[in-house]
Amino acid sequence: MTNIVTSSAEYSITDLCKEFGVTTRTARYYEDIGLLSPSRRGQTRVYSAADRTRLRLILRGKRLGLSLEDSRQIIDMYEPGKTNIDQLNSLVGAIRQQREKLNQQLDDIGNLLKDLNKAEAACIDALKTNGDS
Amino acid sequence: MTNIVTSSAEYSITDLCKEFGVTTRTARYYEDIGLLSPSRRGQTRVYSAADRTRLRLILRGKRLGLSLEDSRQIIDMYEPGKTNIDQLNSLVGAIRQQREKLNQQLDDIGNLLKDLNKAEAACIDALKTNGDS
DNA sequence: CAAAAACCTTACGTTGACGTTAACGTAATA
DNA sequence: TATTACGTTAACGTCAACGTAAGGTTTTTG
Repeated sequence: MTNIVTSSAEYSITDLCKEFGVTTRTARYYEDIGLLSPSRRGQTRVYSAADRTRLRLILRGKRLGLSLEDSRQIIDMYEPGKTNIDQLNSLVGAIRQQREKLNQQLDDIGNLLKDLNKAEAACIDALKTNGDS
Repeated sequence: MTNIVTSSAEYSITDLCKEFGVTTRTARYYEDIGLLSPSRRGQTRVYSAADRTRLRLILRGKRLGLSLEDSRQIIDMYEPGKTNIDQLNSLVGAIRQQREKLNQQLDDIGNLLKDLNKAEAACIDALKTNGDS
């Protein structure tokens, strides 16, 4: 009962990379370090929808300032199976750590946005009062 | 009318660094690239409250995944004076860019938190159902 | 007063995350 | 058929952000 109809979307390396605005070097590098593992048709890489998702998650991580190793951890959380109880326990710990970090970030962003608002207001004010110099 | 009473707080390099959990190398590096410029008593660095604030802002930036150059830009926004009209205009642009980025981050964090919640729930579930293996 | 602690500069080393170049294979297209 | 487009591996280069000595002053402390 393999999937014949919904051939489930495949992507070439350049298509995938263009979609996300990264270079092929990047995709290959992520494969080198085991963050992606597309299948092959001959030598050529073939990316699945799952691969696409992983890339999306990696890039989201990057936007948040996570290292690739951080992202690897987080992404591995999504993977079911192959987890024994010890792994599950340490995973729950990792999840809580990440959550703390994210809450810190939320706080930071809030403060930074406030600062930006003030800075912008001061700017605009300066532009008005000072428009004739 | 110099400030005699509220001697306005001074910090040694180690004190300041301990407070923020960075090494002295870091503080000196930030000085090298012009992100900090503490005054000197002889050869020894003396950090003011303003220096402390700058460091705090730099580290906040780091938590948000900003590069030191990004932080420099943002911090320079706080500095009044030495801004001509052109600078003010481009500054407003920069502020809006940063704000967009931050909003993207907010979105990302929201999604990531959701994912973490799901992952944790799945974990805990697995631990319960599977506690006897 | 000697030793430890804290400060300094200079300079080379390291790590992560790719960029870039070389050298090559394959497939469509003018 | 030759050029263009896309794919591959391998390997060296680069840049930011520090780490890590090495070697020297000055201050503090037992």
